[in-house]
Amino acid sequence: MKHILIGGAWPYANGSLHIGHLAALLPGDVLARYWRANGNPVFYVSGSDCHGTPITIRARQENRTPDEISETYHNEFCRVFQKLGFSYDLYTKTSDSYHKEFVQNFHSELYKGEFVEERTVKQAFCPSCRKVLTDRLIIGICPSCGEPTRGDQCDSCGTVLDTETILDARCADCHTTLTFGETTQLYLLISRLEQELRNFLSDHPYWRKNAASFTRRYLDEGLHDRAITRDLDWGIDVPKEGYDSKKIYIWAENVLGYLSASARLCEEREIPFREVFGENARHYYVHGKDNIPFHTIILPSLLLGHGQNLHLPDDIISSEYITLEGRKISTSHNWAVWAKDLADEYHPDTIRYFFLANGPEKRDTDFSWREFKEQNNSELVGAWGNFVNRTLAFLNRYQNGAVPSAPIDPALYEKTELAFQTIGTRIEHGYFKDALSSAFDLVRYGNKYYDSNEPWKTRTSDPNRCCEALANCTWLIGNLAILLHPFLPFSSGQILEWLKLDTSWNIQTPAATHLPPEISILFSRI
RNA sequence: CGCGGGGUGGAGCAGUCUGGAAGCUCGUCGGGCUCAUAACCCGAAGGUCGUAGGUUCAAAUCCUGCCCCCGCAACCA
Repeated sequence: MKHILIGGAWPYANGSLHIGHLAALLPGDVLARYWRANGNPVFYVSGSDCHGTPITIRARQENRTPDEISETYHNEFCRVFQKLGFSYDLYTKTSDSYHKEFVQNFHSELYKGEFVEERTVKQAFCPSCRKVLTDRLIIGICPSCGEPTRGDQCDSCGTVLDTETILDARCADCHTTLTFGETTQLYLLISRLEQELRNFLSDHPYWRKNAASFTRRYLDEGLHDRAITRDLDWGIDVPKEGYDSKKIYIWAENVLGYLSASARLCEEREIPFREVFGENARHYYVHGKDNIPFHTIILPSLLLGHGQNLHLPDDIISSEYITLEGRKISTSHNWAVWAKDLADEYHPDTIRYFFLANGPEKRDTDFSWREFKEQNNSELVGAWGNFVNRTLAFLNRYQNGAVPSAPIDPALYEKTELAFQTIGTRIEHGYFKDALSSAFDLVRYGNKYYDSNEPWKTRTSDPNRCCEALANCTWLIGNLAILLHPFLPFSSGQILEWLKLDTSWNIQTPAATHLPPEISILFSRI
């Protein structure tokens, strides 16, 4: 039985979650629930990303500490995830001491190998702001085309720039002319891993197109060695002499959260770490497309550089973006729908349904309130909720809530059996939209079955046939609840409870003999 | 020649990799049912798949040209 690691991207604790985060992260929860239902040991881990420059800047502006800022958002994230039913086995944070210690041990090992070296490089400094500037915070003149530009890549001609070569370098904030000093940092020699990374890419032909093509582009444009330490005072200490004033670069530690969180779970579960990060495991990473290089280049480089055959990523569930009413989401322009507002206002399954049925799997997808409401009302209320309600309410009203049992129609049985297979396969391979739509095909089939058997007529004319039809519908509802549980855990959980079924991924027969007298409606119109 | 994504009935999307009778949900129109949250079921109308060429027995799908839309400072999945 394979150990399944599902790594949800670590949201940056510098702002609230919005619908884009939800769309990118929800597939992770579907995977986790699905694999648990199959009996596999699941490690669904994530956490808040608490370090890095933006948080310190914000802290200074608001006269708070970075710790206060990140704690605030961390707590908000936890609430939202819980409300929406994210079933993390561990949701932690990078400022957690277990993570810090793990990262330092990992880095110590990493530094012993041949893929990290110390380099002294020029560093830009703004005498007015009294701070070190990264390339993006520099403006100047492009040496290649002579146009004004920022320091990382020329806005006009696209040339990738070096901090030292840019002409008339100034601070982007205050336009003061910069001075240059020297600094020593540790570099991860990614370029030395090119062949291994190329093999890694070609070993995974089933990745989503965006993951494969992004990664290939990075490889083809030439891999750049990257500094994994920074001159900062907020972050994880570098476990090396002479680096007292520096911290580990955020992207060289947050992705290690997948390991640190797994390690902690392993301690709790009393199993060796190797079970998760050795051969016999399958690793999913779930995030948005901007995170692709960090999961297909940086994380593998860290794992490879560390040695000891740590398990590399298998599946990259990299979402495209959500647009909002046709426009790009922008938190700074307040053009976003916040996850916490949605979660406060709507049924969690309504939210989950929308973003899973309309997930941006292959291209950007629009969120509009009109569609959001319409889908809730037609799919969840009209099709699925109604099928459940018309069946169970019928039983309660006319059969005293007795759950009927009868042989299952062979055609229906076969369809259901097939649904377990196809939906399972689709989830495993990251085709969540297809999976969900197969489930809803079966829901519609249920409504047709109900209609064509007309139990409201046979109730008096042919009670046996009536009972048989309702038994079939109830049976189907139970099995649909199992199939839908990874997607819609709240409503499915309710049904499973009523019918006394569990979540395990196979055809089951309701064990309940009687329904509870109060069958509540699963979804409301909005 | 900067890079990337997209253009499929009124709306939102799938299908394009691996050519082979245009599919799904919603909406519209007509009918049925009355168990059900004005929910459900059946039927119909509606598309020369951005455009012009090419390859092929066969193209939404492969090739070429062109047109249009959306991203690419920062926040940010």
